Order: sequence, then structure tokens, then C-alpha cells
Amino acid sequence: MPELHDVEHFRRLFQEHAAGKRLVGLTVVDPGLLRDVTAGELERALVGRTFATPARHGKWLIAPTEGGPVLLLHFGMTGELLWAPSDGAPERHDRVLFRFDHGVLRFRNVRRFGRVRLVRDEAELCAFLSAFGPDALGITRREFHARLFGRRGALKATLLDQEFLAGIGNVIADEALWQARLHPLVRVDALTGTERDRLFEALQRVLRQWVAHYGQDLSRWLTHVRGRPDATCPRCGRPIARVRVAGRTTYLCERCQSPPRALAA
DNA sequence: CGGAGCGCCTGGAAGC
DNA sequence: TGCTTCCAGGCGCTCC
Repeated sequence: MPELHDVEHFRRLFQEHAAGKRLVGLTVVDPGLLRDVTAGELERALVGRTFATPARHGKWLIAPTEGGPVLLLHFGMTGELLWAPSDGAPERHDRVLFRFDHGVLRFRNVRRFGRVRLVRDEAELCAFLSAFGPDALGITRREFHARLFGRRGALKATLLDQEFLAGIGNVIADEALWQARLHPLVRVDALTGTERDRLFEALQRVLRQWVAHYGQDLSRWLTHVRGRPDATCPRCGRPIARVRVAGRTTYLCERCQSPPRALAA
């Protein structure tokens, strides 16, 4: 399920293969993923254009063209971006193909939760991004504290809120909470300053390491135990609990992440 | 403001 | 073996 680090990986793939290259063809296999743009409009807007340096905001990949419109890709739960140095036919679950002289970028999406958007220019891009909080990677401690201020809900729900910070998904949230030894259900307004600092550090550590070492061995991380029925905490060895928080399956260590006072009773 | 619930989707696993 | 049911969850939406 693509989160910030996955999308950053896709951004680098786009940078490597598509930046500075002219799009020579576009195949929309599944128009169902397009939002506020038709397949024809997308093709007319992009084919013949040269892509500039891509950016990322949260889970959105931002692919501007030189002096032209901006392509936006969201990967949903099961999306990925693949490069093939040949002009192949669409493969299973390929939804959009971006064809270049030297190969093809495949926007693949099994469960079709991915989204493709197009904005006219920088101003429209800014308007679109204004619905999101700042990107979770590289946010300052000061800004993190400022955004937490005044919030009252469950901590994990807040972390997943893209208006709070952009880019955190279920897996990153669980990992950061586990590393910071904070319970997912603790109320934000019940957090001490020390705990907020700890969360900030843990979150930045997770994001930086997962971006820097994409696809690394995660055996010492909580993430490693996801989906395992006999999972134990990589830190203390106690069984890992599997609960539902904010509608999402949540993994936590009930020993390391002590429950909020209201729940302990 | 927060949060619960739903629908969108598909494929793999689990149950019968 | 083959069928049905459940489950995974990012996100946008409604409703309370």
C-alpha cells in the first residue's frame, strides 16, 4: 500500500526515465481512474510535451511538463509505477501507459483505487495541494508542534489525516507509534511535550530510513510482523496485538505502547 | 471538531 | 475440488 516512501521511490523512477523526455504516446487502458479529465483531454494535453523534474507531496506524484500542464498520480492501495525499456502492450492491471521513444512507464493499479489528475499550471497545482497539510518528510519540529496544537482526536487518526500531514499511511503510522512507544488511541491533547518530541523523532526516523533504504531488510521493525498471526514485538518479545483503529487494522505492542489512562481502567 | 460507517475495487485466503 | 464469503485499506462522502 503505497505511502510516502513508496511514492518517493516512484518519483525517482519517474525522474530517472521520464524527466527531460518527450511523451510520444499515451494509452488510457482504464478511464475509471481519471478524475476531472477525459482520456482524450489527457492525451491532447500531454502527448508531445516534455516532462520536467517531478515532485512529490504526501502520496501524490507531481509530474509537470515544461511550460505546460501538470500530471498528478495517486497510487491508492495497490498502485505502482514500472519502467520497461520497450514499447509493450498493456499488461494485467496496467491502467495508463506513458510511451517514450526509449520505453514505457506503466501506471499499474490492481484494485483501481489509484487516481490520475491533470492541472493546467502552477496556480492550479497550488490550489489542489492546499487541501493537504505539509509533506511529512522534512517538516520541522516547530511546525510539527504547531500542527498538533489544538487537536483532540485519537493520535493515529490524526497521523492518517492528510490535512494534518501529507504522506503518512497505515504502515508508517503504526511504525512511528511503536517506535515512539505511544498508543494509537491516546488523545492528541493528552500528549506531553516530551511525547510529542518523541513522536516527531520517530516519524522522521522512519520516513528518512525508509526513503533512504527502500526495500531494505525490515526485520527489526514493527512492520516486519504485519500479517503474521504469531507476531511478537521485535523489541520486547511480547505478542503483538491486532486491533482496529480509525477503521484500519492496527498492530501494536500493548506492553511497549501503554494504553491511555481512560482505556486502562 | 471528531468519528463512525459506507462504497468503491480486486485477488487471495479462509470457510464450507 | 469448487463455490461463497471475508478481508485488506486510501479516500471521499454522509450522518451524527
